[in-house]
Amino acid sequence: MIEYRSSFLKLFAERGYIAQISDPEALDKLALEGPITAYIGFDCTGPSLHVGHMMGIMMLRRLQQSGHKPIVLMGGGTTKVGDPSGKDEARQLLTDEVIASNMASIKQIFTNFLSFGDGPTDAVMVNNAEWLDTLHYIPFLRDYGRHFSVNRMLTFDSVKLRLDRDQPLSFLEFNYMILQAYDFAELAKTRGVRLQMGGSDQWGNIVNGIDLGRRVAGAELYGLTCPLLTTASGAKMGKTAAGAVWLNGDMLSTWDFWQYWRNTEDEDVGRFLRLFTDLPLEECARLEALEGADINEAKKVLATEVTALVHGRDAANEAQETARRTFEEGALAENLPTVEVSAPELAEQGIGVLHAFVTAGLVGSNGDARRQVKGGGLKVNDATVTDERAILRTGDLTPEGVIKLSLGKKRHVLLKPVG
RNA sequence: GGGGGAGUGUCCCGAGCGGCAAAGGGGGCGGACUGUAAAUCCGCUGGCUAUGCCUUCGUAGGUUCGAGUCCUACCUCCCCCA
Repeated sequence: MIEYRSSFLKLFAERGYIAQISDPEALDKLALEGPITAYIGFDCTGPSLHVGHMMGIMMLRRLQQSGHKPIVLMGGGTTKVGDPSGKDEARQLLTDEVIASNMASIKQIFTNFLSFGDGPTDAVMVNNAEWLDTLHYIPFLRDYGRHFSVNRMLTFDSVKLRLDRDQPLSFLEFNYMILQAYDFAELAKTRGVRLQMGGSDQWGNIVNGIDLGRRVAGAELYGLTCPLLTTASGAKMGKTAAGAVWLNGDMLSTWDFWQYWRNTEDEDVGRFLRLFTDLPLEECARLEALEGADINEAKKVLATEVTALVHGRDAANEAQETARRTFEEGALAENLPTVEVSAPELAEQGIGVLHAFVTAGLVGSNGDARRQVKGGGLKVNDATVTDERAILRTGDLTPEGVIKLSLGKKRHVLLKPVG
């Protein structure tokens, strides 16, 4: 391992963000000379970023922390094309409206991680639709297309994967890497960007950009990728029963987000603390070293620190306190996710248990609920449901005026009568 | 342009003599064991106003008491020949 001299690369190396660097010595030297402007691109394929994107976001944060300038590149243009990397099949084309609305909803997240502004190390957000939408095909082919060798493009993993598997790769998607390379060259020219970062699956795309930048702009550009994030048991990060672990609060509650991190596997705790929190390395090491049940303390710290970054310190503390009351005291915590039900309905005809669990969103259908009852997975006010025809009535309200529904040991929702 | 093959339970992969709500995996969920972990074991994994009804096997028709299974056309993809 190389001994880095710049605080930037030192920090990245210590915390585990480095998988590959295009020219480590030169980049290290450049970082010592003054603020580097670096960027990461984010596609707008969904209405929120999820845990899988946090590596990228954190890299930009660390970059800024070590005195450099981060650029968040929104892929308003490239999302229209679709990145074939790591996908078996072509993604369905998204309409301009969907992309625009996704982008609007994604943007807010970054303000929690980066400080934006006009200063030399302030973060900036740009949208590649600005220059991609207005490209003229023939001039583009002549100026940039000539720098790309199809022979070489065919050797890139994103392309090879499809070809090897006899999966179709449309010409549209084939262009993605060219556009991403063009982004880099464009940003180098107009904004003095020197470095593109990304996940290790982006290495090929980044290298293309470096080459292109040298040819069309004569710029010496660099690339840095982070390891692909998986859990110790090999699962991809960010998937749970309910779907992706979204960063937007309206897509996933603070409580559920906190719970996601609280349930981290033992082997991942240290790594995640270094990657996803601002805690000093010594503290990360101390927490990581805890053994047996004690490591649960480390998981709580991890959960609260990450939640604080994404949702704010207050919300994180609240989630931790709610968890403490729910799991450690077995008490009813008022800040669990709450679903409102009609008070008159509850008082008069009552609400069937199955329906109640569906309403609470804990199960997908009555049939699903029925199965869970059979497996002993549903609880009302901590009592296992045994009769699927049971009716919830006003009498089932706890002194706090709610009914606590649980799926398994970990997922809880409060029903609150209103009206 | 000619010839051959494929598309299965809306998470994925994948069996499927004309009686099929459809084998088996993986993943996921629940239970047991634990520490709200991992590993392991067990159960579940179309919908409903439910001893029945409805919707599912690329799309649309047809044959049949009955079709994922047979026929026709179409769509998409792969392979071989030109």
